[in-house]
Amino acid sequence: MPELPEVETIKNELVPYVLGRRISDITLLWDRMVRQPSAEEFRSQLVGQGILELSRRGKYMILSLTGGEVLIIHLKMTGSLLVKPEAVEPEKYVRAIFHLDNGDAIHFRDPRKFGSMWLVPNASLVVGKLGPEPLEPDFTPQVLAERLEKRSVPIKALLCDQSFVAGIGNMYADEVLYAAKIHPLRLGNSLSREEIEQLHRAIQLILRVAIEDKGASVEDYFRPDGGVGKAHFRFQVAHRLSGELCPIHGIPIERIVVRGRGTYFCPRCQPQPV
DNA sequence: ATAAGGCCCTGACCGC
DNA sequence: TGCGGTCAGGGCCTTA
Repeated sequence: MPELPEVETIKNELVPYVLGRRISDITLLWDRMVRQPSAEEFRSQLVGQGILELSRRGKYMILSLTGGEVLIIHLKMTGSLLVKPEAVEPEKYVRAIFHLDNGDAIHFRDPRKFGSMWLVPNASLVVGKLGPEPLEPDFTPQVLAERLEKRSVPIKALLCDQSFVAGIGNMYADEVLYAAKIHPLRLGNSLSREEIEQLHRAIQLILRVAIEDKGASVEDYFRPDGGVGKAHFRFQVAHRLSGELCPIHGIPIERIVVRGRGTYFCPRCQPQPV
């Protein structure tokens, strides 16, 4: 499912196809993806606009338009944006099509229909409450320490909380905690300075390597050209079937539920909180 | 500030 | 073969 490394990859790979292009038409096959404004207004306001810039904030993709507005897309769990020639018929799970002025089309494929789109005057209306970008220079161990200080919430839940830090979801949270050797149920305010530094290093390392690997192709993640990523081949705990072994200790990876989300960890590498 | 539950969705999976 | 039930999960919302 698209988390920060997948959205970053999609954004980077979409740039050559869409930058400077104009949206000549839009086909909405599932109106409810449009959160704001109405599907009708979304379509009429978007058609004719040029695409000036692509950026990412957390798991959101932001397209700056010539009219001054921004198109914001969230792929949620199963969304992908696929570049197709105009003549290609949409396959079963395509929910929206952005027709471009050069004969290409962007197909928004989303089997589970969880994806969302907004057309707003200002990106902050949608992404304003997000926490820091974990790969930006201003996300320092000190910043992480300050944000953890007053939080008596399991660290796994904090990592997945987009207002705590942006872009990390269930699978990268598990990988990060495994790499940092921190148990998912440890409370935010219980981490030592050393553990916070380990955690900070792990967040940046896991995300950076996953971006180099073009994301993790589990579930329905595809790159704009239909290709896959290979980040999941490095996964140690995330998306492991029960019974798989920790590569360090050779003992089974355990699964617990934290805040309603499946959580995988090694009980030896990541010792139980007292 | 925190916790728990529901909602949106569909494919995969399970037991019968 | 097919049916019904359950689960997964990001973000957001409501209720405690």
